[in-house]
Amino acid sequence: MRDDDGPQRRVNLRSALREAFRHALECLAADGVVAIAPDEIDGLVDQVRETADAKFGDYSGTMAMALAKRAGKKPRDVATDIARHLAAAPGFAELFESPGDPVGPGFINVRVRDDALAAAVARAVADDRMGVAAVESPQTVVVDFSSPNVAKPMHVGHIRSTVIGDAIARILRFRGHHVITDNHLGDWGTQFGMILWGWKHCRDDAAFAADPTAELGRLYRLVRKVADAKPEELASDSVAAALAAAHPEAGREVLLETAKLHEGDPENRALWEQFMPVCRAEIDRIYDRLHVTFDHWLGESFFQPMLAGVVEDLVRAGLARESRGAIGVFLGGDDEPPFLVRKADGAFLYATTDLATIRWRLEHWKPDRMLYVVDHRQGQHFEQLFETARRWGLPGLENVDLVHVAFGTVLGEDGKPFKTRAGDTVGLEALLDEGVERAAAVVGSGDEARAGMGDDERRHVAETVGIGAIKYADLSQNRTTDYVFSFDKMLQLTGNTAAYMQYAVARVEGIFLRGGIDREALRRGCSAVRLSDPKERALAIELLRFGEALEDVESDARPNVLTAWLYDLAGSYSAFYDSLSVLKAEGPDRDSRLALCDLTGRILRRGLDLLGIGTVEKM
RNA sequence: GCACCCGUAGCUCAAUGGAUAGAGCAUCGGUCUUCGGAACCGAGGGUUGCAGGUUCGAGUCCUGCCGGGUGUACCA
Repeated sequence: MRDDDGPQRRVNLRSALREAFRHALECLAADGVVAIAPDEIDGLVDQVRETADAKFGDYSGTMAMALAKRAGKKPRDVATDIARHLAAAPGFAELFESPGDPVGPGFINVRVRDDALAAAVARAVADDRMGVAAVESPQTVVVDFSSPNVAKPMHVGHIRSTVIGDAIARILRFRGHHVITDNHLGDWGTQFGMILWGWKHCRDDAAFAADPTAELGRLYRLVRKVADAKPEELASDSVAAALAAAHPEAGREVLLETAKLHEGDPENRALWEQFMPVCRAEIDRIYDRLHVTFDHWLGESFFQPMLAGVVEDLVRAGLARESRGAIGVFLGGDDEPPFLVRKADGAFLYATTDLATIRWRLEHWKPDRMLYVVDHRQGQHFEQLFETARRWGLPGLENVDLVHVAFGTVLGEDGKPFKTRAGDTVGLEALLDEGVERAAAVVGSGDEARAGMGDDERRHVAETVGIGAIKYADLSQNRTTDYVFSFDKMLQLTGNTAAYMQYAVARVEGIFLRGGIDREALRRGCSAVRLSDPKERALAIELLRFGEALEDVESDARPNVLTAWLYDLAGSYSAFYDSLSVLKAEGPDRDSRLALCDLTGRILRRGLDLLGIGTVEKM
């Protein structure tokens, strides 16, 4: 259905200004003032940004300084030329004040007209998208994230991929893209060989009957130690040591079990069929708790029937060849490690599966972009994967963006990879439990605002705050760096934390509850807002930048851009709310300010929702 | 050895090649007879690891060092 006035209703101020600058630059080029190639314009126009300081206005353009040299003119003169054309650009005068003289070396500063700002905010208040325009050219984007090995318990290492991937998928979807999320489960690899070997050599039937998940987890951990046979590990585990002594070939036998599974051995296949639902139930419980869902669960096993064909194809194309019994793609010289697609024992590798996956997705989903949200330690794998896929020449792939969205390691407060005191990796579920438990202690320490809370509500709040804290701490960090995990820091009630943001939402909601305000009626009746105070204006323009923040998240796949913006918004709101009365105000001021509160609350709530973080009405 | 990532306030971290490098915590001070004080405002605190280079402009790009992390043939 056509949205009659959509484009007019939802204005992205920065985009509008960039278009005006585009017009100005084209005029400049047409006038022969400076030569600008058509493909340069995008880059120059991107130099329109939010100002560093409100005293310079709302937006600034800096391209005059870059263009001055080749124009053979002073930067300020070029800036003056641009500003002149800017003022005459279609649609400019309706939204922006006439630009003044260039400042400093040649900054063109632009201020949004107060009446345009007030009108845009009023429209956003009445809009279920809160004024955020959808992208003009929606893409099909595959987001590949989480992808745990189902045979092992999920641990702290899975949190970042899951949380970051989910947030990116939600944000792209809200932006208007066609997003396909796929949990590429590790359900076919060596870890199953370990469980199979363990099942055959040291299972505990009673334990499996009582708690199948726990027993499979035990087998995995035990057999991994036996197969690795590291003396320092065996020294602290007498059970594993005894098994290792009795089965010196365990490592090789595990690989054999894996190979048998891959070859279709009936016994191993039947066991795999038996184990899979158990493994799925385990991870589903965690996804439920994190409120993370996927459109597809196409694990490694799904692609297994295609793997032999992939290898044949690569060999026939002359890309892959035999080496030391294995088959690999040699991308660089012979001294560079090849991209192995088949092991000497005949088994396939995750490289093979990933190639098959790319081909399958290309055929069935026809994506414009594929994002792999995976640990930075796999950077080389993805470099080789993308390069091999390109050389493979799959039809349509040349127009697909393949992106490894890498992230750093989770560290403990000692700066080393996050482990328990005993040195084991931390289970994800135990981590969530501890977060919720600590959140409960914080929530339970309060006073009259929570007096009426029952046990159920209190538990719900603790769950929301605890899980939110863990997610937000992760998302608010630049994803490329390693990140130090600290419950104390993430549960602080001040600063850029989930609890602070959730509290900000609760405060806004509190106004409407306390004032008995009908928010729906407020939105319908909001024809204009008044921005007489600088703090009202500052809040208003911040609110209109929601779409810009989301746009910036997408361009670099960086959710921390959104958390930072939300935190700034909460700050603008606090300053506004602290110095101006709302419920106690009268007449149009009251309605206008209530409208600002309503929009702030909804944007904060939606922003957190796009990060996969819940909110509560009271806390 | 080679490749990639990272070195920013005491601590944890931000900062698309743009204006005076910003937050939070911690420290110190201030506001307000609380529309939810879990608030607001302010101060001190920096040679952005070091040295060069490119640029009108460098925390950001390039080169070389120093320090840390990760990866580097049949795990994923």
